[in-house]
Amino acid sequence: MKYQRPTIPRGTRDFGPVEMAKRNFIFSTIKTVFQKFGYQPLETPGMESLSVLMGKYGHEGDQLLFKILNSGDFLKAMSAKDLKDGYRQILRKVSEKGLRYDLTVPFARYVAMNHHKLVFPFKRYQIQPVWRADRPQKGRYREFYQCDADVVGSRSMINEAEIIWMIYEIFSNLGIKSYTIKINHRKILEALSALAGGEGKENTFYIAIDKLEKAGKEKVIRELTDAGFDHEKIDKVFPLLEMAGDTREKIIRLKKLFHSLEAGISGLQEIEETFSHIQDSEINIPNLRFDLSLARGLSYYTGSIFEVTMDDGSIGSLSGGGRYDNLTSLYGVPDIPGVGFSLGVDRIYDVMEKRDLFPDQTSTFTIVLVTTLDAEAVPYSLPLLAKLRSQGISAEIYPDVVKIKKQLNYADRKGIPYVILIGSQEMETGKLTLKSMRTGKQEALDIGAIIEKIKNQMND
RNA sequence: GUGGUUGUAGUUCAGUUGGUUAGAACGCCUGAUUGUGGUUCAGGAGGUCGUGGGUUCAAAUCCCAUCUUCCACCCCA
Repeated sequence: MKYQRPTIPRGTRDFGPVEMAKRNFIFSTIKTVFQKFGYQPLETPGMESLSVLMGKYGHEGDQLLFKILNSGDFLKAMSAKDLKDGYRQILRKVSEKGLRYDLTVPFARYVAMNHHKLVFPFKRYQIQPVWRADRPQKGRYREFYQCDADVVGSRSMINEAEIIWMIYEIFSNLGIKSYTIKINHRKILEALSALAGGEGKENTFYIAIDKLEKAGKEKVIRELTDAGFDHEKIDKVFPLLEMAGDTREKIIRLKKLFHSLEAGISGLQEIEETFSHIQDSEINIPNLRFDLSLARGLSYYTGSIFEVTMDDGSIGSLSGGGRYDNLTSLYGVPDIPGVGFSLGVDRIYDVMEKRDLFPDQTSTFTIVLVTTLDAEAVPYSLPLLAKLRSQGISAEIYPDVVKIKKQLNYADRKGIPYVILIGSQEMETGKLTLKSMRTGKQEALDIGAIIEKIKNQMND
């Protein structure tokens, strides 16, 4: 018989019980912090209309969108002429939906559709998978989870400060160390771009200097001069990007430089405000850095931008975000500014796994396995199961009548701490054999005493 | 999307210049112990050599395509 070897698409993964226990630890840690800061949950569909998604992530982003073929005869609107006009023309006729690329754009769509009934400032968190038609690598998947928290309807830098605060708290609670939270501002970069002679080419500037750390100075300068930036002016701007010193020194120096550049000044003011709110909060965030070379490629950011990276550079960014003032206006609802950030669970998982940061935990919830020595023991055992469960004790019975050896082996491998043995002796006396799988010790107790004993253990 | 790389039992890997029945370790199953797991001992099962085509008397081995893995670019969580 010929069969098909099962596979899953490249860049996707299954998560078994052991992995799920660890992933759930990350999810619940993040969720707890989001809720502590007053964010409310939201879920949106995995697929969106392509009209909602296209054009929000820049040219590169459109290519990385997974498109869904129309149902039924998807070719019916096509003509021979369309074929000649190229794939972009064809795409519009055969596909109207796509898988979401991130959680921010669907959120903006949701806000635009529901702004009349939302309470502003609206703070939402969202934990769902996103899809990108990228080439997979380590820490880079085609389906992965993002955990986003965003506020819309507020221009206050309190929001920026709270985002940094949440990032700090989440990473602390996960036990991750030696990472850096970088912050910068698109308006500062806009001013720097102007100083480099690139008015109207800000996006090129952002994308180019975002590579500074990885690709090096020469390549970035070449990319900029190729794009029409002035070589001499670039030489003046570059030392600024690499400027040393603490936040205050950087701000003072830039303020002098920006004296006539309005955008730059207002960007600096917002950075200053953000830092001062953090200071007033009296929390100490040692790994926060004002980094002028942070740019981020996504085209919708207009204000502050953040990113979290590991100091050893072992993996891309773990988190990223920023302020976007015009996203909902693309859907016809102007004047709803927003700011938010996204955590990459899959990369966080990889970092924690590599550094062995997961707390000890079993993927098994079962506390007691009821084993039966023969068929007669089965009907005797079922009411005992009910009693255990009614007391909140997770219990299961081995469903088949097989050798006790096999049943104990099952408990051992699944990491179940207690086993109750039921045989003719137990049924006669009502004293059940309770065995601890850890110590191997066993004792004869009635069901009431067993429940009490296990409950005491659970409370410890 | 561009360039490179990887694929052999469940897992990690051997497999000579193309040459008989493709091996090991661990894991798995069975038994030693018919009411006792994790140790030990004995035995056993398990392979479309990623897939499809080609060259050859003969292919895990050579060639082509494709899928997958990882890496670089691009971009990003």
